[in-house]
Amino acid sequence: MSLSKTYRPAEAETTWYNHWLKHKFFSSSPDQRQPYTIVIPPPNVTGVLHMGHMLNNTIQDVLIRRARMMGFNACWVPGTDHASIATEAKVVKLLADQGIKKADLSREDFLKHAWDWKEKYGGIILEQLKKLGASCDWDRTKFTMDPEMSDAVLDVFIDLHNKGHIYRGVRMVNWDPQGKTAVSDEEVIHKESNSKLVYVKYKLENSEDYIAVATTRPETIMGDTAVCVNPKDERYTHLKGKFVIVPVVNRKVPIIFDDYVDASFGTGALKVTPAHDINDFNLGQRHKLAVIDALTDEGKISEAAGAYVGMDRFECRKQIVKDLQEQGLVLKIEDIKNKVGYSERTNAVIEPKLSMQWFLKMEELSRPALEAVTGGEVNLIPDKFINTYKHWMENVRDWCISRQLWWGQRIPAWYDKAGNTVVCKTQEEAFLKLQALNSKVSKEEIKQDEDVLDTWFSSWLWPLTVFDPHVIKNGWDKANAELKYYYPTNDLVTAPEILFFWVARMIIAGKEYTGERPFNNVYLTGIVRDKLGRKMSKSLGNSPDPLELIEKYGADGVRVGMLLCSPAGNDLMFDESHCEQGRNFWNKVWNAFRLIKGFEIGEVQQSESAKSAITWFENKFSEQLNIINEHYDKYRMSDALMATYKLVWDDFCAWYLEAIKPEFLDGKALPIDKETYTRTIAFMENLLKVMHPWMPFITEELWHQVKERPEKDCVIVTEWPKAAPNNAKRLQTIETSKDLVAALRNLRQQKQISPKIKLDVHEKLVSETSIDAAFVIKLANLNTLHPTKEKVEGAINLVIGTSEFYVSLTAGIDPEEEKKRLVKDLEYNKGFLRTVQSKLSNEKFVANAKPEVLAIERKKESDALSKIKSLEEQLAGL
RNA sequence: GGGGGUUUAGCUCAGCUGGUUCAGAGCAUCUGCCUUACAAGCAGAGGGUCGGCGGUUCGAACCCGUCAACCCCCA
Repeated sequence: MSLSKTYRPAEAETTWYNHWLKHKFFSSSPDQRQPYTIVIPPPNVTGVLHMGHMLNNTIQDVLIRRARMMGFNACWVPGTDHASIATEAKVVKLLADQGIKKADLSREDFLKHAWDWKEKYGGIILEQLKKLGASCDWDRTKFTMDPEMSDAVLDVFIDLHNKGHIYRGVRMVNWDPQGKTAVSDEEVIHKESNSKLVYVKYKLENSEDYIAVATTRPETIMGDTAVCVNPKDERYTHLKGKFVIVPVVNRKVPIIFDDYVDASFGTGALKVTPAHDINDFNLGQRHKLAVIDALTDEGKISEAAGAYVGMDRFECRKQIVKDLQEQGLVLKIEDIKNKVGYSERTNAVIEPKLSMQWFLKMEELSRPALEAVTGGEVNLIPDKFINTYKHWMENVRDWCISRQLWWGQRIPAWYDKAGNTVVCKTQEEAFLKLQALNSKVSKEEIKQDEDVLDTWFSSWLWPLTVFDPHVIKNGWDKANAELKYYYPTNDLVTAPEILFFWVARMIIAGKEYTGERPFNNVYLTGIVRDKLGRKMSKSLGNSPDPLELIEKYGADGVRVGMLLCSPAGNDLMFDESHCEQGRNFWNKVWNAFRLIKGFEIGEVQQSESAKSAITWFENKFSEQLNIINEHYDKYRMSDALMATYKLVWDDFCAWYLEAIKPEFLDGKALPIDKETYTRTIAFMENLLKVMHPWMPFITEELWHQVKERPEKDCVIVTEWPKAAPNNAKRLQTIETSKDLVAALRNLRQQKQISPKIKLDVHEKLVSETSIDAAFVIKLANLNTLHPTKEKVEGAINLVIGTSEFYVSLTAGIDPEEEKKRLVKDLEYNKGFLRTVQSKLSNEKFVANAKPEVLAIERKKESDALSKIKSLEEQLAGL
């Protein structure tokens, strides 16, 4: 079997991914094993893979692969989200490029285009996930608008409506004039902006006196129905019961008094425009003011405004100030900074707008979901998010669930001309229901609500409906076997920014429809940022293309690179150099394997150093495996990876392989004994297993290179290694030996002694040896390592821990240099002794410290004393 | 304005119950090596007032207070 000099990721990735698919290693169906389930956060169907997905899905894949190896029935359910706003925007743009306007299309025609688009491009992101190595059960792929999934969404709407949780009402919503839809509070991004604060004179009725009003939104003046001041503001108390004239439209409106107004802002007088500001709307409700909607859905001045009709809102803002200035009604204009809301999707300035929307009452529904998290039924990782979650859930507001779009689940509400509303799935049902309310209703006049439901109103059912779309209708008791088996799922991996949008709502839906939590643990990843701490985004152009990275560093390299620097719940400062490190890691593994494969097995005696290394490494492996398992259990992904990395690179490659490597004789490597070879292969196999979740491809490749195996014998489905109890003393002996080796290497460096020259070393033996001689001889390239009771004359003294060693050098020793070294060491130890002794002479310390701590301090003292004694003896002997 | 978080080496982060020679890891840097698996490597070294100040304690990176900077969420 020939092994190429370098690993070629692209080839291996294709080969093994197809191999895994062929043998259906990713697929899962209920059986007697315990399930381990993850549902993917469904990426937008319009999406292309970005760094956030990479991070997210790599973590999920690591978790699922390890669970699979640990013997769980691992099931990772993939799918996509219909993302109504994003997708509709995309389709509208695509049609516009073809010269087709959405307004010219019927709803049906538009949806046909949208579905065509989805069929054509909707699977791209899932294909990209395969490149990353994601081991999803692709046969289970779902889409939030699959007919059955959509049906469940309507079932929920109807059910919650019947239960009285859903109502329709006029509310102030965030209106996106470009998308022509209401967007949720969460989809509004507030950005600091430079604005102008315009001071406008509002004349008192029948008077030349005026009251000055400061506004950043002069274009809404036509919608003013009052001016409001603080009742405690003495500047205005004399105006009680008076009226002012609104400029431009010359409307007479009352001066009202309300605590809401901040007397210190602007002039202390506020123009009240109930249709265009949420606070003004609340004021209007309290003071029973008229509502004049001065803007159209497109963000233009409306007929109702009575002036500037049809003008764009921003143009009007400029124009009206100019006109008011000409009329002498502008006192001054200030530059100020304020927060302006922008639509997350279209980036248009959000307009607060009154409109008829559907709402879900949240207070009652969210209570069990709050308790699920505060009570520890659902764990948030890291748990610092519990506070954030709690704060949000305790102040939850009703959820506006209607959207003025076509792409999505159309609201199953039906209206007749008489103004009756019924909620049900079909027109036939609606007809029957409406007939009961209005005997004269005709089938033709019945109209379905034009709006669709918020996307989150479908994705909050995701963990339920991917297994059983009928559970809403049938009830939890009659849920199918799949849902009963896989639900609640184990881990959810997602971004903290959608903790409320999605995670909280899934818990709400889960609690409402099953009485159970949807998942046990929620692992919250950070946001992927660039080196400068900026969020990676398309518009900044600072995001690398994940597929290019995979091409450059291999999927394994990118996976390792992502996770090396990803603290749970904290943002991740991504830098390509991490992928380089990932690539270097697989390269190291490849070369280690090349070394092993290159060994020639012969009928030779097992070397002493190999014997030592083997017993040591089996202990080391167990010790580290325990640590790795612990990191996994606590979801410390980077730590688990780093422990694996060091086990492979440092312990296995740098120490173990160097210890067993046969010597060279006359430029030819000597053969290795069979026992050592077999044990080494076994170690390699165990390492491949623990590396597999991080680097699935190269480990599978090597798994099959290690020995001939049947096709189905793959590392992906092999058993996770079991830790044996480890021998702490054995580990300590090698640790001390490594320290001695390092000290000898350091000495070579200082004295310019080539690593090829063999040294002679003596260990000053008091009782038991503290090192493994064979191991040290091999790794430090010694001639001999003998015990001695006497001081060795003319040798350099090394102190490792509490043991002493003499290194005989053929080259002379410079006494001055030696003296310097010893004095430095002595000084350090004396200083150390002082701090220990000052502690021990402190009565309060001795009285209060725990006995173990005290014992440690006493040991430190005696060790330091003996070290100082030995150093002083050496100095005297020079 | 309200809530939450972060601040430890040049960079990215650990530090779990306050106590081990506890100030750590990886990367980067510097020095020496193309030593027959690997220069994508090997060997060695340097590098920090644990954001500032104050307090609690025999003892503080860790607990408390306060100030500062940055980030996130919600108004």
